[in-house]
Amino acid sequence: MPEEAGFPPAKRFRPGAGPPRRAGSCPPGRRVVMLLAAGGGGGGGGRRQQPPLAQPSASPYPEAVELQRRSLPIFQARGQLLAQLRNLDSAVLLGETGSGKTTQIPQYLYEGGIGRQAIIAVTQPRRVAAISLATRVSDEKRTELGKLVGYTVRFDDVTSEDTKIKFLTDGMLLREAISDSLLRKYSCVILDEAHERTIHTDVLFGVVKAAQKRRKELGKLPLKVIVMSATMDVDLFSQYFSGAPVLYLEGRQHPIQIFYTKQPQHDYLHAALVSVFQIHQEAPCSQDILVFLTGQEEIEAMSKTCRDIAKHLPDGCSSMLVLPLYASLPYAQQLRVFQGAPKGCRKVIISTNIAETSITITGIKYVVDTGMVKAKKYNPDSGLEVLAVQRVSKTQAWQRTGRAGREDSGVCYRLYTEDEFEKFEKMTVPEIQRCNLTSVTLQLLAMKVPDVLTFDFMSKPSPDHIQAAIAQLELLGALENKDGQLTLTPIGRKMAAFPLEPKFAKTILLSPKFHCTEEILTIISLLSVDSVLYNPPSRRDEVQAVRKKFISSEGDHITLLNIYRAFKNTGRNKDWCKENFVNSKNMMLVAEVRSQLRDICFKMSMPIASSRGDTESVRRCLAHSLFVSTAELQPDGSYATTDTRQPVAIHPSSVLFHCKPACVVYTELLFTNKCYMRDLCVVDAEWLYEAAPDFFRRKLRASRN
DNA sequence: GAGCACTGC
Repeated sequence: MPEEAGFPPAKRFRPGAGPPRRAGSCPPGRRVVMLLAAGGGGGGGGRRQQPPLAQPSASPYPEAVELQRRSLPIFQARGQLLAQLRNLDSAVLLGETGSGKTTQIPQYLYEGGIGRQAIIAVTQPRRVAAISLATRVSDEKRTELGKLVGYTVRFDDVTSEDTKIKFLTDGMLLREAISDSLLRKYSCVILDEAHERTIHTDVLFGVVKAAQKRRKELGKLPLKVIVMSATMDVDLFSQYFSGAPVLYLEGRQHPIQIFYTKQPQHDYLHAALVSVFQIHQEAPCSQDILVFLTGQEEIEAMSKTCRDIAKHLPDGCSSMLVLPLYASLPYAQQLRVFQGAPKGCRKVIISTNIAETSITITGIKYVVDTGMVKAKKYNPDSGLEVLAVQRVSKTQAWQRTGRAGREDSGVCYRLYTEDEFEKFEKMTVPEIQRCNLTSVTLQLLAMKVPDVLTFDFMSKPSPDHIQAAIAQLELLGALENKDGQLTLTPIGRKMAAFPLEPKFAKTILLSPKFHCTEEILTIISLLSVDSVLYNPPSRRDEVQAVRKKFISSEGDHITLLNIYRAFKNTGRNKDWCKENFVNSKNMMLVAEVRSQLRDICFKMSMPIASSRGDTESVRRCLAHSLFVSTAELQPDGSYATTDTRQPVAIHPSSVLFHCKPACVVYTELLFTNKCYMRDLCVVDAEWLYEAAPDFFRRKLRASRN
């Protein structure tokens, strides 16, 4: 990169109006049923309404903890909040980051005697959040974690009979709903971070609404539902819960100055580079920069360019510590973003949207937002998932901007014009409308939802979309049609018990027939976590040499099986992982997943046999369960799927990349520049006909017509 | 011929 690129022309930005309608000011005209003034000098009246528990004289806590709780903006509104929440079945709570809503509301409810008859559940989209929030709240209550306050996430249940406030992942509550769709354990469910609209939260909206209604009809303990959101788009939540009131809480966000570009930027990477060095030249070096890009490759390239330019800066310029950040980066390298830069050195973090929600870095003064994101879209017609670089939504842009104002006032450079911004989508399309619904549909059927096609989703997926999922489940033998009513077959019910994609659950359930359950458990565990293979681009030759000894000409599944075996035989050694370019953290997770899946098999009294060295039975088992995902070699040397004749290619990460097997099953199709098959296994076409004669006969006829 | 945003059970 030429040096002149580092020194930008004079200001190319123009100031924006600032965050006009952030959750920082309640916009006029919004239907906020009740306004809770909090923080500042707002809340004089609230104090008289406080129940005695919150008064210092009655407080069992040391003064410091109590003072800290009292200093939160939300505290002033405590009395009003409790008075409201006591009488409401459902409420929507709009609270900015830093308002303290997530840690305080569950405590207020408990202290106020609301929901004490049973457990108060607080859901989170992420495990770490559930764990750290539970830890903090149990500290504030001066109780041992797992007693009054606990958490439940996959692999980790820190609760007891005494637990009254329980933090859990939204996926975990959804799983609980399969065995008890009325959520009888709970008196109150708080759905936090609802604005993120994860697929699990979206399904939970429907589940809690139905449970609330049904419990009322049955005259059981009422279920209180509180939806918490950090963005202004709460009308939808309110409407969905029959016009539930919106309670508004002010937070503690610092002002952020926003600059837009004057002209649209055709090369956002170059624009980002220029902005970084413009800031670097002008701002004190103690102020760190966070840049949002779209993916690993882009981030690594940009990091290198920044380092190269920073090396050749003129005297007097401070130095620069450039840190990439993305999910597949090894954990130790991710941690570096939390360490302070050496004196006289500026930290520049170049990140994917992982820094938007999942990872919060302190000390960020400047945010550079390219306005781009890599995200998945789903096409129900073709069943294809497309991973594409696209524009962010307005809410996403505000989320990024907010990362600049966490401790102090900040600045956000938006690498697009204000007009462009106005044309961004208002909200990110909820995940439930963007991904394959096979798992969700299976779960809803396991909860005995009367009709999945008319299930009360807050944002309905298209009927085609649900129909595609039903068709997939039918092929897997999970469904039967009883008098026009869809119900699960015994196999389907068993599939729902596994925390896996239905087709993977089916693979496990079929494995006893092929006497290879041990091997299949390993393979499915490996497929259901992030790749255990670490491929640093700079050491490609080394990686290839080391990996050679594991590679099987039978494909990726058998290769992965070989790697896991070697890992196990060395006693799960971390040094072995390092030498063999294996991600040890993911490998440990594989072992954990495997033992969970094995436990579920035990509970079903499944025989667990090993095929020992026989890999053919393993591949037969894969062929029998993954037959819908098959591709065949065409006369011209390309591949096409058996199902829809979609042209596909072998992904470069596959061990079969340079091979041309006649027939393969794959575990995933991904559309980037091309349509790629990932994780391939060489199979015999005959096995497939054996597995699903009807399916392939139909396909054959279809291709002849 | 050549590549993978982020979660979660």
